[in-house]
Amino acid sequence: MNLEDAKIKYIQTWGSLATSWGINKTMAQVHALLLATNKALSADEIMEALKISRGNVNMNVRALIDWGIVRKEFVAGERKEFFVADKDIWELFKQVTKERKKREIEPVLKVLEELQNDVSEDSEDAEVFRKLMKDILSVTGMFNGLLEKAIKADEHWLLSNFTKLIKR
Amino acid sequence: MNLEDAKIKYIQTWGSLATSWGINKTMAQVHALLLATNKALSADEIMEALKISRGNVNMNVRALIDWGIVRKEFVAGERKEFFVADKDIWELFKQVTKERKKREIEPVLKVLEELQNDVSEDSEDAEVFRKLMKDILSVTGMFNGLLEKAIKADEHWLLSNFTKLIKR
DNA sequence: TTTTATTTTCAATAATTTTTGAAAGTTTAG
DNA sequence: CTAAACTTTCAAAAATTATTGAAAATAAAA
Repeated sequence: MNLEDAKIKYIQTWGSLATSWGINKTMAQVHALLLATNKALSADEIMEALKISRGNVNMNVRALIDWGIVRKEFVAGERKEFFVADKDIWELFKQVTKERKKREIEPVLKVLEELQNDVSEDSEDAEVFRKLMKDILSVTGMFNGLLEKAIKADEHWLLSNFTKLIKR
Repeated sequence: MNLEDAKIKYIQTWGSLATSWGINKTMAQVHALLLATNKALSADEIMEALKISRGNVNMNVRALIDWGIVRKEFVAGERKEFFVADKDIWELFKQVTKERKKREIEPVLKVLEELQNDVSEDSEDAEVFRKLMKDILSVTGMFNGLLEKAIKADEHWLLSNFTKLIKR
């Protein structure tokens, strides 16, 4: 298979995985495109490559920058902005994990903890409820812990398998 | 806070977490409701509790049964079907993880592997691409491995923290 | 300053996903 | 068998989410 087709297939595949995990398809595709490209791309180039509008590119690139996984790069003599995604996927994984943990999981844990404490009723039903909260907190907490461990493992651990970032 | 309000808040919270992870809100809420209820519920009771239509209940309960995390239960002398979610959240976590792994992650890994092998071109770009595939496979594979480990840890490990399933 | 290039915003539109509700199907009871 | 109780299906409607595109804002060049 030639490189161009492979890139397209990879971008599609990645986009559809993203979709089923609640991540905007375009966002995943922009990111995939940047990862697969050995130079910084302008908004126009992204529009062209993915056949999407300027507004869409702008919004999604900005979101990726917010996530901290894409950055602007200035190109000498060019007025336009260019964008890069660093190719160390491990970093990306860490970033995304941290962000989602903070934004989505932790607030939920907080609510569940409050609920556990706030229900002081003495019925069997209330007991069941408190136990449920406790169990959910256990599992979610364990999951959170797993992620944290993975995040901290850095440099060591499975990292040895990684192809190091190609500096540009 | 009284139990009813707490249940409602919990069901809402859980539903919104589900939404941001690409899981249907109603599905998560039906499941949350069943978990928080100390008896099997009929379709009518679910409709009433969540204020949703019969069709919606039917579809989502069926989906939950497909996931293997809700089951039908027969009640003596009743013609209706009743539904229960087992309260061992650990089991649930394992089931959901296994299912999503199988349905969503593994096919993607397969595509990426193929792409890695199929691109035989010799340019620097192709090299970058192959490295990217390798890295993505590493991370995804590691993640998969983590989940697998967690799934297998069963009985031992963090499980000791769990409130055991209340048999009904 | 004015002009030109570029980015950002956001209301309108399109696409997708979810939900409804009534009709069709099924099962059980009489 | 027929009627009643209940479940399933699915086309249409509603809700949500993503995308466009053109106008407004910003920044750089002339």
